[in-house]
Amino acid sequence: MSGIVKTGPLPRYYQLKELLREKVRSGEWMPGTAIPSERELCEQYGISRMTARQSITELVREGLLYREQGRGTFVAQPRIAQQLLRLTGFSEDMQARHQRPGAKVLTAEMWSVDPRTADRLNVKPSHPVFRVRRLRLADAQPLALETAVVSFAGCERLLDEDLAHSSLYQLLETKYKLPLLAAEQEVEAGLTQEDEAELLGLGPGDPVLRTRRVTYSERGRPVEYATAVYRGDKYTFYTRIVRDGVAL
Amino acid sequence: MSGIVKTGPLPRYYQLKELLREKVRSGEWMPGTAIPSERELCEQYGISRMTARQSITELVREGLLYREQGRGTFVAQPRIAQQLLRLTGFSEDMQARHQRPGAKVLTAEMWSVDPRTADRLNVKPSHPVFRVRRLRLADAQPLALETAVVSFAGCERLLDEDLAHSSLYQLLETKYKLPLLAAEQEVEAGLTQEDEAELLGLGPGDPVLRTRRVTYSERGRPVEYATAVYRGDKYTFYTRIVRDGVAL
DNA sequence: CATAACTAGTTGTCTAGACCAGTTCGGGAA
DNA sequence: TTCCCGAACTGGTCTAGACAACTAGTTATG
Repeated sequence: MSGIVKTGPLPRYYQLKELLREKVRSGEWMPGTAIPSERELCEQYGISRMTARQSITELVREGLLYREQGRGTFVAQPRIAQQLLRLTGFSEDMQARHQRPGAKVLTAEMWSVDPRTADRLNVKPSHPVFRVRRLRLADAQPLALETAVVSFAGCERLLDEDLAHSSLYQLLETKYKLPLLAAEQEVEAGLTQEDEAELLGLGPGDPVLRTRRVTYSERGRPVEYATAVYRGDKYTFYTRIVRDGVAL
Repeated sequence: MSGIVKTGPLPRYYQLKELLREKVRSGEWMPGTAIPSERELCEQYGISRMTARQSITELVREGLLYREQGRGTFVAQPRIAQQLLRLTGFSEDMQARHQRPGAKVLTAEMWSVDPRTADRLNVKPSHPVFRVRRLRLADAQPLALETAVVSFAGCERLLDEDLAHSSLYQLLETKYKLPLLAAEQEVEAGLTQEDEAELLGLGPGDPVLRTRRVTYSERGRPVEYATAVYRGDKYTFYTRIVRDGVAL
């Protein structure tokens, strides 16, 4: 019997949230079926209703559950796997696609930001930042060409990291204590440029997906600006959009 | 003096949320500056703190504000305009881009769904659904080729609508009382196919952005499956990703 | 002077209720 | 039988507090 502990570092709403998530993930609660009512969950786990509601509300926003006033809360039937919709870097994205991520570091250096990147990262022009350019592999095959620019106090320490075998996102979150909370991303279609084509194993005129992403940490601070060129024939971008800011 | 009314159809947290949104939009509160503390907002508007928190929490999720424990709540500096990140149809998207939306209806009919679409819309194969194929215009120039399949009880009434001048999304929400709450979207890069090229004013081998979207209404019910082909040289897709489901 | 302790203010979590609004279903009335 | 109404449920909103965790500034102490 897994329960909720009232002491310890993890808040109760978070414990319940993960507990509910597991019930859905494991298949114990099938899509379309109702989960216990909020009042039942309160009683079962010994927490107050507002706390239980917080857990459910977050899972509804994630698309795992949906609510119907007067009827109950139900397990959703998402068409796209949850893992593909999370905020992750390349490595975690590949794992969600059941492919083996890899990287070949082309350059890694401290770099004076150009005006455009400076604007994205909210730093002064010519400010020194870390920049790494990598050929990204999926199951050892070239998939994308990625340039990541990272800016935070002490980012020069990234020069010593092994970025051929490490996930930049994981490094930033664990070793550098920079939780990555949100990102804004742009996606376009284009054709290969000459230099890209060769590295990606494509010919001239082949289609590519170009992405630009600003990733934010605490204090609303942008810490990474990443641009990438994906092989058009081997990559699909997935996203989930939730309605907000509209009248009832 | 705009205040909050305790009676009426709009909940208090929603009134405060829109009130705060307006303070930011109007520039009264500039990016990076602190907004009044939660307790100040409670007192000022005569509501309880949990209610004020709900307003702020939703705006934080939207990316308009960010919080720092022990310091306060601050106005964010998003790099992508809010309007471009909302869940909208083509018409509203074009307006957010300051372009004039238009449409030329190619076909509009009741249609027996194919297996793939049936799966996306969660209906039985060969179920009759409404399908409209439109050439979408931006400032009177071809921008995208869009096929929307809509499924709900009474969707055949859409045959009588003027979809050359109406927004399908707006029709569904207002006239048919189907709030569109969330969507899952796929985006890929590709090249024009012969039939597409001519309609879009492109040549063979030009890059296009292909999108597929399932839009959900209440009860977790998919109501629309839309596929679109955008001119690669004239369209950028924007999205915002929020981290969720990770430990503190 | 440097440091530690204190204080006041902030957000984060949580409680134990309350009432409203919508759904479902059964029992009684027409 | 059919229909309506009410009871019993559901989620939606809201309150008036409480304590914890964290930040920033001030004060007291070594």
